Amino acid sequence: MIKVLLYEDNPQLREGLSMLINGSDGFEVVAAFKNCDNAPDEVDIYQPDVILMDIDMPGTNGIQGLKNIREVNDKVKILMLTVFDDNKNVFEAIKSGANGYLLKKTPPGKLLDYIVEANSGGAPMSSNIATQVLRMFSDMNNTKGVDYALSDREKEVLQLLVNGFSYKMIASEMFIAIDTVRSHIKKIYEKLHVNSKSEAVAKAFKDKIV
Amino acid sequence: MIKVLLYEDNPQLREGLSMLINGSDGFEVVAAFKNCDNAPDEVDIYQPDVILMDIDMPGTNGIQGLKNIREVNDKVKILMLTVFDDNKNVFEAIKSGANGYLLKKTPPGKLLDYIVEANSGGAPMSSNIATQVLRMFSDMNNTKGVDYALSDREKEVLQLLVNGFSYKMIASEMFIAIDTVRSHIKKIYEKLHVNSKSEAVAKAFKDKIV
DNA sequence: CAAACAAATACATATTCATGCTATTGTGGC
DNA sequence: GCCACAATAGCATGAATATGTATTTGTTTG
Repeated sequence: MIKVLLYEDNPQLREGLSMLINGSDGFEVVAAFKNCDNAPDEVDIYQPDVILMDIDMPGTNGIQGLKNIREVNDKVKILMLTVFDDNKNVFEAIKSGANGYLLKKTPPGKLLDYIVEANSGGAPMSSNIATQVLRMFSDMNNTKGVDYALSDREKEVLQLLVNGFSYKMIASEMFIAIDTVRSHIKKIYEKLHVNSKSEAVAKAFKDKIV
Repeated sequence: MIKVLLYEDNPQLREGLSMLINGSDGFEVVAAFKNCDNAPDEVDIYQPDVILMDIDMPGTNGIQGLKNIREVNDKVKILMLTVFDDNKNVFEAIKSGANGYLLKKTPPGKLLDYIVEANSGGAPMSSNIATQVLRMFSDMNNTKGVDYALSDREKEVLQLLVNGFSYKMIASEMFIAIDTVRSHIKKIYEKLHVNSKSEAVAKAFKDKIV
C-alpha cells in the first residue's frame, strides 16, 4: 500500500485525484491539503510514501513547500505537479530535491504508474520536462562561451587578472613592461566591452573564458 | 513509419533488436552496424528518425559516435543503450546531445514506447538513469560553497562589486556614504582573505557566494 | 543591563588603475 | 617588399582603490 499525501489548492482537482488514487488497488491518500503552510508537520504526522505537490498554490507554494519538507525529511518521494513546463520552476524544484516533475495533463493511468515509479526510487518526468532537463544539462556543460577574439597574449593577461594579480605582478610574471600590461588590458577591456578590472574578471567567469 | 538505425556490436542482440523493431507496426530498421566508425556517413545515407546506440563497442564507441554524429546532425534522435548506469558515461552522453539513455534490460515493449517517445521530442530515460541525472543536477547546483560568514550588508556590497560597480556607485545605490562602502569592503576582504576587488569578485564566483 | 557586533561615518595617504596618444619590433600573408 | 596586426614600450594625468585608525548608533544575546 503506497501512502500518498496531496497538496493541491483546486478543490475539484484535489477531490478528483483523491478518488482516483483511493479507488486504485495498492494506493491510499492519507491526507490532502490546499497549501503547504504546515507541510513539514503534516508529513511528519501522516508519514506518506509519496507526495503529489502542486506548484501554484496560494499561501506557501509548492516549491517553498518542497524546500521546507526537505529540510526535515529527505526520504519521502515528492512529485511536483504543474500546468506549465516552466523552465525556472523545473530547475528550482529539481535542485531543491524533487523526485519527479509531472504536467497536470498527465493521464490518470500514467499518473499511478509514476507514483509507483517514484515510490521505488525512480524519477518520473513528463517527457517534455525530461527533454528540458537534458537541454539545461547540456547547455550548462557545453557552453563554450562567447568568442571575444582575444589574442593568446591577452588571454594570458586576463588569466592573471582573474587570479588577482596586479599590473606590476603581471609585468614581472610575463617578463614585460608594466606599460605593455596596460596596453593589453586596455585592449581586453575594449574587446570585452567593460571598463574595469573586476568587470573583466566577472565576465571571464560568466562567459567561461578562463 | 519510424526509421530506426542500430549500432550494436553483439550480433545476437543486434539481430534480436532488428527483429523486434521490424516485427512491430510503424517501425522499420533501416540499417544496423557493429560500430560507429562511419556513423556520420551512415546517418546521412539512411536518414533515420531514431538511432539506438550501444555505448560499449569495439572501434569507435557509442559516446564518440554520438559526438561525431552530432557534429553534422542535431535533428536525429539518439537513444543511448548500456548495461550499466555508469555515472560518467551518462553525464558525457547527455552533455554531448543524447536524447535519452536506456538500460539494455529495458523490456522490449517499453523499448518501442521509448523509441516513439524520442521520435516525438521526448527524452526517455530508464528510471534509475533519471534518478541519477536529477541527483547530478541537484549536486551540481546545491553546492553552497564555503561559508565566509558575510553579513547581509556585506553580501549586498559584494554583489554590487561583482556587477562591476565602483565604490561611488555602490554608495549611491545603497544610500550610504562612500566611506561606509570602504569599511564594508575592507571587512569583506578580511573575511575572504583577499586584498583586491578583482580577487574578491573571482572568489565570489568560484565559491558561489553570489 | 552589559557585552558583542554590525552598520554607518569620517579623514588621511600611498598605491593602483583607466585612458589617452605615440612609436618600435616581429610575423604572416599577398 | 608592403600591409595588417599582435606584441612591445613609453609618457602623462586624473580617478579609483586599499589600508589604517577612530567614533557613533542600533541590535542581538547572554
